[in-house]
Amino acid sequence: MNFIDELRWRGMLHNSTPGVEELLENEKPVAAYLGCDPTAPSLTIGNLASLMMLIHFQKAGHKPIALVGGATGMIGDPSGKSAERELKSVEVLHYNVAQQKKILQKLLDFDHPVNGAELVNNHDWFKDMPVLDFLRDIGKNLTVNYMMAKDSVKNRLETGLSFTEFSYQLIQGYDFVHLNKHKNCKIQFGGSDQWGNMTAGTELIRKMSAEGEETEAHAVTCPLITKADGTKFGKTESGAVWLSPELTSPYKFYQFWVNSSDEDVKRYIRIFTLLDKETIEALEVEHNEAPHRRVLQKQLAQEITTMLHGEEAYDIAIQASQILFGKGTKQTLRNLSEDDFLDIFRGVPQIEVSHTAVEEGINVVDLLAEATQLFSSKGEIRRGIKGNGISINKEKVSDSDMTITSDDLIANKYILLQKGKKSYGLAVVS
RNA sequence: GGGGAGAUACCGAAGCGGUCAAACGGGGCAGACUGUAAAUCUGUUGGCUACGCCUACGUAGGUUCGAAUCCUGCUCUCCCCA
Repeated sequence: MNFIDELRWRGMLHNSTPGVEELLENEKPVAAYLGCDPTAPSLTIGNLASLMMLIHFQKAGHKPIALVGGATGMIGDPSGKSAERELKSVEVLHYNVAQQKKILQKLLDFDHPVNGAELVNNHDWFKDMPVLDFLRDIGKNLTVNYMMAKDSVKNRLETGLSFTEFSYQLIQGYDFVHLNKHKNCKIQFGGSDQWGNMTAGTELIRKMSAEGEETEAHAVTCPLITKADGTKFGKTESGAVWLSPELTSPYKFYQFWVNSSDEDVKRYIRIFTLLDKETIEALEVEHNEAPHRRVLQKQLAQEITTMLHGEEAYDIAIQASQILFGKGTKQTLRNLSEDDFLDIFRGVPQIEVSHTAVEEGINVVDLLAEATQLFSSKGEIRRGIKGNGISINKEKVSDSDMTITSDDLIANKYILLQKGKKSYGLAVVS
C-alpha cells in the first residue's frame, strides 16, 4: 500500500496538491518536512497528529525532516488566531526549541542509513538574512493580493493584523524553498489549518526557480482532530496533554487515551497507532461485542504510550491505573515498594508535612488544606468529607475530626490524599 | 449632542428597606448507577479560629436602628433620536 493510500484509509488525509502520488511512486526515498512552532516548551497531542504523518512517511521508506521554527516562532502564525500574539523572548524560544527536539528524537528514527530522519531549525537560515535580501528575493515573488486572500489573513482584516504576522506566510514559505533547494525536500506536511502557509511555500518555489529548472513541490495536510461531543480535542480539565513526561506524566497520558469515547476511539486508533488495517478491524469487532471491556481504548493507549514513553513507563502507567481504579486498598498500597509507589504518583501534587506534626497527630482537614491544588478551602474539604468524597490511603474519611498519625504512613513517609475518584495528592513527611 | 435602560456570585438571571451569603437555570465539584464512558438521579457550590465572625450585589459617598434594595457623584455597557 502506498503512503497516500495509507493516510487515506486511516482518515489522515485532508488535502493534497495534485501529483503527490505519482511522485511517491516514481521516487524513493522522497524527503518531506513538517514544521513545529516553539510556542511552548513541549509539543501537544494536537501536534502529534501531523507528526504521525511524518512517522508513517518514514515507515513507507521515505525521508522525514522535522523542522523546529526558531525563526517562525519569533513572528507568530496568524492561522486560526483571532488576535495578535504576544511575542516570546528569544531565550524562551531557544529553550522551547531544545525541549521540542527531545520529543522529535523519540518519535523518529535518526540513524537509519537510507532514510534517517533529520532535524533542522529555520533560525539557522534566517538569522543572518538581511532585510533587503528578504524583500527583494522573497517578497517580490508574491503579491499582497495573493497573500491577503489567505483565510488566516482575511479573517483578521476586521480585528487587525500586524505586518509581522502578515509576513509569516513568506517566512514559512521560504523554509520550503530552502529545504527544497538544499535538502531536495519535495513535500510539506501540516494540519489543515496550515494549508494557506503551505501553498505559499509551493508557490514561492515555483516562482523562485530558475528558468527551465525542474522543481516539484507538494503540500499534504491532515484533518483537524475532533471529538464526537464537540469539545476541543487534546484538552483535559487540567490543561493540554503534552508529549513530554515532565509536563504530562506517562500515567496521565495513558489515562487520556483510555478515556476516549467509543465513537472517537475508532478514529484515533487509526491516526495515532501504526497498527495495520486487519488488526484494527479485528479489534473493532471485539470491541463491538463487549464495549465495556474497552479493548480499543486500551490498545490505543498502550501503543501510543509505548511509542512515546517506552515499555517501562507504560508498565508503570498500567500498574498505577490498577491501583487507582481497580481494587486498590490500603493493603496493596503498603505492599508496593517505595520506588514503585513514587513512580506511580510522580506528577501528582505533593505537599510537605513535618515529622513532628505527624508524630503528634494532625487533623485531616488541616492536612488536606495544605494541598491547595486539590482543595481551595477548608469548607470544601468539610463538604467533601460529608459527601463521602475524600479518602486517605484509599480509605474513605467519614469524620472531619479524624486524626492522622504515624500509623497512617506508607513506607514510613507518605500519605495518599484523594478527592473523588480521579484527583490525587501526596503528603511527604520530611 | 439629546433621551432612555442597565451593572447582582464562574456564566445567565430573579430580588427592589429587615426573615439575603442572595430564588431559579447553566457550569463546576462530589455521591449512586456504570465500562475509569454517555445518559440519569442525589447532594453541594464565598471564607474562617464556625450555633458566631469576616468579606461580598459596578465604584465613591449619603439617608436609615438597619441597604443588593432609597438618594447623589463617578465609571462602564446597551438602546433610541440627531
